[in-house]
Amino acid sequence: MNPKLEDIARAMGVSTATVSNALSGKGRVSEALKDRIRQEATRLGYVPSVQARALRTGRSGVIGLVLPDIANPLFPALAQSVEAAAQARGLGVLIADSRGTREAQAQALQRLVRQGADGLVVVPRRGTQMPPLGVPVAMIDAASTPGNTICADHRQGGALIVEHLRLRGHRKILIVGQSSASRVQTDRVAGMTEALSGDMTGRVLWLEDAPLPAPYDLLADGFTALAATSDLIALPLLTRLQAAGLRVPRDIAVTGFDNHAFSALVAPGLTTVAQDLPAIAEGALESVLAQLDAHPAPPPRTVPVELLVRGTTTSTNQTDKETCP
Amino acid sequence: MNPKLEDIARAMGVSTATVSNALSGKGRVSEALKDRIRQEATRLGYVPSVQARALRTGRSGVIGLVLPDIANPLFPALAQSVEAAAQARGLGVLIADSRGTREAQAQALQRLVRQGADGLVVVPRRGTQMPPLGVPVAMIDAASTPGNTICADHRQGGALIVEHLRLRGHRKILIVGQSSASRVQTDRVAGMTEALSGDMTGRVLWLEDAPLPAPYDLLADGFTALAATSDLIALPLLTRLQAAGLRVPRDIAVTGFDNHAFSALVAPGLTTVAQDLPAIAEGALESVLAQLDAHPAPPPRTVPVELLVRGTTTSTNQTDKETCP
DNA sequence: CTGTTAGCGCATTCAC
DNA sequence: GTGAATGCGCTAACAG
Repeated sequence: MNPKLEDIARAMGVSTATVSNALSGKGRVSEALKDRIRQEATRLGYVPSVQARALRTGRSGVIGLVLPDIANPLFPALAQSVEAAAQARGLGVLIADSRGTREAQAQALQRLVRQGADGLVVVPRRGTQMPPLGVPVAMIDAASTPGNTICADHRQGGALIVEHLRLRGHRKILIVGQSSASRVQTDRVAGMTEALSGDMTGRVLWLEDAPLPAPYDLLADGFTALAATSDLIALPLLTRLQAAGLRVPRDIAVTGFDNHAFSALVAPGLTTVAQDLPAIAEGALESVLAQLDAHPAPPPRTVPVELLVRGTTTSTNQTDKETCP
Repeated sequence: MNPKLEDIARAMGVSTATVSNALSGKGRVSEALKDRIRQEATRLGYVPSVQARALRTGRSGVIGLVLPDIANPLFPALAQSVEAAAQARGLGVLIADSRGTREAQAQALQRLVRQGADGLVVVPRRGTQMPPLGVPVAMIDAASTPGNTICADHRQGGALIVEHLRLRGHRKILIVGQSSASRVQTDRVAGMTEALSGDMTGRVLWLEDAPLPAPYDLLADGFTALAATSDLIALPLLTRLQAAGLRVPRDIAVTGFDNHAFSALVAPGLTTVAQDLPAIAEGALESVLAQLDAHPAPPPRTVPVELLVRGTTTSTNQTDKETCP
């Protein structure tokens, strides 16, 4: 059995309360004694019992993280950032997968609070109405989502993409999204269309409504660039164009969104927009912690994004020369 | 405040112990009373305090999951399976990222046990020596890894790939791995080389040692197929070949490993080997739970894999016709 | 069959 | 500054 407060108290001839105070720095204990107690504690290899502490304080030191759709590599990446932020504060992260449906998500939320999470960070499914859970919650979605706590500046990202394409000489671009029911995607598309300058035209295509035209039809229609709302969409586009014998970006340029791990690996590298995941994770956690301390939740925030220019929009066909991968 | 055992005990004029027994089904309580107590419990919306239960029983109902390298989509996918398996047993999953180094991994392990994990599921970094942690551990790596608990049959996967390529008429293949220090990769490569029939030749290339030859040199050397030890390697190969103007699989075939989410999305679809992640997760969890019940750990196990044949090895160039994605 | 009792390990009153 | 006492909510012994 691990040593407990009582063991180290007895070993030093003081009371458990004093040891507790000394280790936590809370109560008033003389500096000298404090030091000696701390030494003895580390000497014995004392490790506080989180369970006892949780029972006593009502805080488990664990926050719950609810993610949708593990197939999108963005979410694991975000999870990593949340875990890092939590771990820097000595907190643990309980994960749950909102497998498929909003009901499953609701159950996942409940489960995490029942399992003792002090607060929740949620990447909500579309159309989520947050039920009252009794613990602080931070939502990471899109600026236009009601109740959103923090998110990347998806509009700005869209604008950066279009601006970049304009500078590269593109005047007619096809904006390709998956679903217009996604706030994130519509925000990105809005950013793109708003940024179209007078001499540019853009058409928006939602893949859930209509398939992508055949590669050569795109060229015939005068499109010189495909701007996808996600790398996960851009990758099939890119490979499909290449499989059809087109050269990217010589024949047509492609851009994505989110800078997934594979985006730097493909040839040519995918031009994309990177979210500042660490900042978003920090912000979400801060919001939860603030609410835990009975502070008001900080106002919703939007985090700047960064354009990453790679081969799918820059013409040098270096792809044949570079070593791989 | 939530109702506690005492509240429902008082409401029914019985003792807390009886309520506890009734709800857990442990002690001997008359069926009639049991039912009435359960009804009252749900009526009051009783939710047991995991913290109190954990303090009392020494079990937190949480297992820790340690993953390396979030950039590899396999690990999030595995995490999802572990979470599903845990959730089916009413357990929670605390995650930790063994960020980069083995020391970080060691700290992550410690942190999880300090945070109260009852047991650990670990996907170890290369060369990991498991320190004694005081809780049951299951390791998911490769059959050849000492101390491994359960894993996919990587050798079989390699064999399936080579056999498939042979049936498709390939006789000279280049096997491409990242690092020969990875047990998983060496097991896969071993499976491949062992499966080479008499009239086949295979060369092994580790990308950490030497770069991939230029695409046209591969053809000149007579290679008709590239067999990668991971989809994450196959994807750059595929796109690089395509960017160089080669047709896959007409000019050269490509295979991967692990069936990452993007592998079905690229064009042509990537032929690959899928691990049975749910089975692996179940097995790992079972091992931990068995050890928790003081049963001996079940013997190491290997889980069959499945070959997924897609466009990168099947010649019809349907990729121009199919809708996308 | 059911109730009483006694902690699990800690943090917090309140006396001294 | 320090210590003794109390209870967080639950379950495992044992006593009835």
